Amino acid sequence: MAERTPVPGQPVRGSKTGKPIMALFDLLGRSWALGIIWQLSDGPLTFRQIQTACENMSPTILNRRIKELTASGLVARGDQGYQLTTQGADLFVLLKPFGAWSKDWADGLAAHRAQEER
Amino acid sequence: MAERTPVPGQPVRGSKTGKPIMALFDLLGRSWALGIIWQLSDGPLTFRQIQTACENMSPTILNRRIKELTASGLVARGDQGYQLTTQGADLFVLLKPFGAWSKDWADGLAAHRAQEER
DNA sequence: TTAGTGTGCTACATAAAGTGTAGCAATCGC
DNA sequence: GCGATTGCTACACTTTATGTAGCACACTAA
Repeated sequence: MAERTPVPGQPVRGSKTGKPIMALFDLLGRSWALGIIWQLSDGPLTFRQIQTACENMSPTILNRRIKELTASGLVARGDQGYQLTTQGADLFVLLKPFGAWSKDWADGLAAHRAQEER
Repeated sequence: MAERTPVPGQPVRGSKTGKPIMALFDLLGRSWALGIIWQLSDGPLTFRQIQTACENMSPTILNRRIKELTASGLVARGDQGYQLTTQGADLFVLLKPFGAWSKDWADGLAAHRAQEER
């Protein structure tokens, strides 16, 4: 299956339905996509800054993600580098709580693991 | 790089930081992970029901995702099949708004596209 | 008891996606 | 002009996902 930017209303990565939520999950479910959005929430970053912020992800894939996220209207290129669009920022609002949740999750898993070791 | 369930507090998929949010993004950023959680929010589903609900995703990868999500404490196996744990349900609460957002996003993209065609 | 169903898988060959290093052309400040 | 930085692209390689087939087990009705 050829890679393609997921577009709601059209079949996606093997999907025949093209349900918006599935198109979104396909887009966000690609490596670093969520990470890129997360990093850009603090303000514009250059190509290489994103790369550095995302554990030196490969430029190949960063380039691809940028194109996809741009085509999807979540990211745009500005003077200071790449930045979230209004829509991208909207999405980040939904994404933000994941930060706190992930910490609780981490704590919970650590506790669970500690208990198992007894 | 060998596949491994992302665990917060430990390096993840090439990451050296192990920040919880990045571990979470790694876990959710694998194919169908978000879709599986989404589908399970309506109640328990059997292995094959999940497969069907997720556009007949390959059993190979469904099995892997289930193991990962189980190890991460988001999914558990019950009498009626696989289901979200309390934590998984908590996560879904955060995920739920993405449904409405994705529809707006789809509409926006469609409008944008219609405009470009003039 | 046997034939049919559905279940949760696993095997395996193939295709797609991601990695990591190298490096190039363009732009910037000097 | 010179070096530094930028946004990339090429390419060989590894990892991840797909899709089909099928197996072992449990249940059910004949």
